[in-house]
Amino acid sequence: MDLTWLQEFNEVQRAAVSHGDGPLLIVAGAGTGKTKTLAGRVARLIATGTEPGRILLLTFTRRAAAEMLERAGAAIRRGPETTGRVWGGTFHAIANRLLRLEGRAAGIDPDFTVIDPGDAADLVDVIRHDLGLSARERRFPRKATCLAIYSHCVNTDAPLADVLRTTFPWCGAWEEDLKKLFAAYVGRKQERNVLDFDDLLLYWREMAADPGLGERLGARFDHVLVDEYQDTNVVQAQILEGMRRTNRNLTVVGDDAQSIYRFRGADVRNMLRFPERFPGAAVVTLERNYRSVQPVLDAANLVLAGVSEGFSKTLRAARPGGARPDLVTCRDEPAQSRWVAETILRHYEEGIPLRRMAVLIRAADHSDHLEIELTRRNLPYRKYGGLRFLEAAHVKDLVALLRVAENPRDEVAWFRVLQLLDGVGPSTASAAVAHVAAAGHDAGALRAFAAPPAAREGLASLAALMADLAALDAAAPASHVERIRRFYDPVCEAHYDNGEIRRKDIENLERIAAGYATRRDFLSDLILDPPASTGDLAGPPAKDEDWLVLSTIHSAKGCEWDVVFILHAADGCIPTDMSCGSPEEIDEERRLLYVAMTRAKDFLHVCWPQRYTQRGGPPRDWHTYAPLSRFLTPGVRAVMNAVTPPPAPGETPADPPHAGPPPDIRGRLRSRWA
DNA sequence: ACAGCTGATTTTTTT
DNA sequence: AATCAGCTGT
Repeated sequence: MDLTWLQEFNEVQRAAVSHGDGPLLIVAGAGTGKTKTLAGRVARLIATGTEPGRILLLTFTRRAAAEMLERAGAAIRRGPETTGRVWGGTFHAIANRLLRLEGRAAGIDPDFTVIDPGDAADLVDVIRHDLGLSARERRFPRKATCLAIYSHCVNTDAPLADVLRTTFPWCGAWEEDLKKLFAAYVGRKQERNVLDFDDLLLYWREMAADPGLGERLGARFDHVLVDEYQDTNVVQAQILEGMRRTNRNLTVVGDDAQSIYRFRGADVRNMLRFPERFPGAAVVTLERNYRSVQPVLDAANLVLAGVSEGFSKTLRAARPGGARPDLVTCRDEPAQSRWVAETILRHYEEGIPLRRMAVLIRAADHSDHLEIELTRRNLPYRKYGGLRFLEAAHVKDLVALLRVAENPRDEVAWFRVLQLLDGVGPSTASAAVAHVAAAGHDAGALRAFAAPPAAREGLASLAALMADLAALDAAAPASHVERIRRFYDPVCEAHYDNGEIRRKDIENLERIAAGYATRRDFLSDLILDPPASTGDLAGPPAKDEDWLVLSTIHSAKGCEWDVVFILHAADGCIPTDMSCGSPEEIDEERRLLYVAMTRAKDFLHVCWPQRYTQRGGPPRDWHTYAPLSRFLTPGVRAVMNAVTPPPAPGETPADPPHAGPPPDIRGRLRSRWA
């Protein structure tokens, strides 16, 4: 058998790639060729006779799965002819497939619908109303917060009281009501045969935990491989244990130093304790960094030096030379935006395309000011993370309209759609939903609904829309969207202020729909794999198109760029004020900065505005001063270049330095007590 | 009884 | 900017 392609790996990587049967933990530092190694292992398993269809590859995002399989694909093609395809995807996507195939054995109707967090929050809201959980002396948590609490409980397997105390202390007073709410929520989902994202994992876990069913599920696969293992939660670990109760072939890859999803229930201890949970596990540590120059790694290593727990490893750069990272002290946010834009242009003129540069931020709105500056200078960019396309109200409206057409039993969608109409509020909507349900979920029954006079006109136009959509039936999805737009454009105009931007989004949605054969495919893809950036909406880019990436640090995981800017490295942003409650939270913020820094290959610029104009709330004309991030200690700064941008033209220049020797003020203060 | 408006209140990060 | 509760006009 030809295994010469193994030469492309270094010795340690090759050990991981050629590891035989049994548990394997790959501790892979940032930039050490983790993806390549995992893809190589998949390729090698196939080359040595494992059927692709009996390999399960679990990743953190769909994008990661696709990239991994593409890379493995190159190697697979060099191997023998194979049949079947590797099972690749996120835990959630795989759960979706497995539950549809095997769920019946566990009493799960395989025709379930998956609802996204937005729908789930709406369902929670309906139940909250039904239970009358609102009018009290204090305000009840908002629907999204309720869902977040629920999600945290199930993902950490922790009692509600603990979660409230540690993570949502401001909701502590509502424990009893929340308990009732969650009980009703679970019941309602089961009645409707609807699964939320968490259910996908929970049902899978319960099946895997059952000796018989778990055995059966596990027997589908000869090898299970898991990427980003440091960001898995208890439920996911239990799933893996259940799936590997007899066959112990499990490979996990991760970097405890890059664990940044604790807030979502991820638990690094999964990784730290892997050797205990799977006795006899081989451990391989990748430390040779092929991404960054050593000066960048030096600074990153020093930032990380402050965390307590973890596998010890020291990143060593494979590439020689390199520039020290910059620590850029800006007087305020406009100065930061200006310096970043100018520096981007400088790198661009040196020959680095925009797409090889990225600006990383802690929270999505940290780039607001920069975005204005970039637009002003005509610098194209795409933004990843933050407000998702599907979360925008108008997009949800349109999706709800499509869903109602697709599945008239979808009551959450009906409820949303009906309330778009003039004269229809929660109670008329409820009545109409009940009416449609009583008529056997026939959308046509809307015409016969005895609506209050104020709502007649709206209901008639909705009924007309539904009839037209039913007539279109199997026509291209884009034509459905087009018909819906005729109904929705005026509604949108009336409901929201900035109709212009929203209409553009809807137009883009129609363009995306054009790529699908059926309405069903379009909808399910939209929910399982929504457009990641606002730019993705514009369709496939032209070949010569070039743009800069703006991304939250979380969304930047696994990526790399030649030039990386980190914005707002001020205490209060990194770490954010909201995560300073416990040492664990602060550790996670530290790792977040570490992740951001290690994305850089050649140039790293860490920026920090000293002065902030107050934002949020009523516009006021004052500002506050923020200190530098506590993670950028004097030790870290010692390996960075201090940069102070000159004032912009027209701005008051800094005062000229004082001439002559400084007076010994410190001495005088000391002598007071001498 | 209900819809729709007004004014106060928000905690980030995401599969 | 969006959400929520309470108020007001129909």
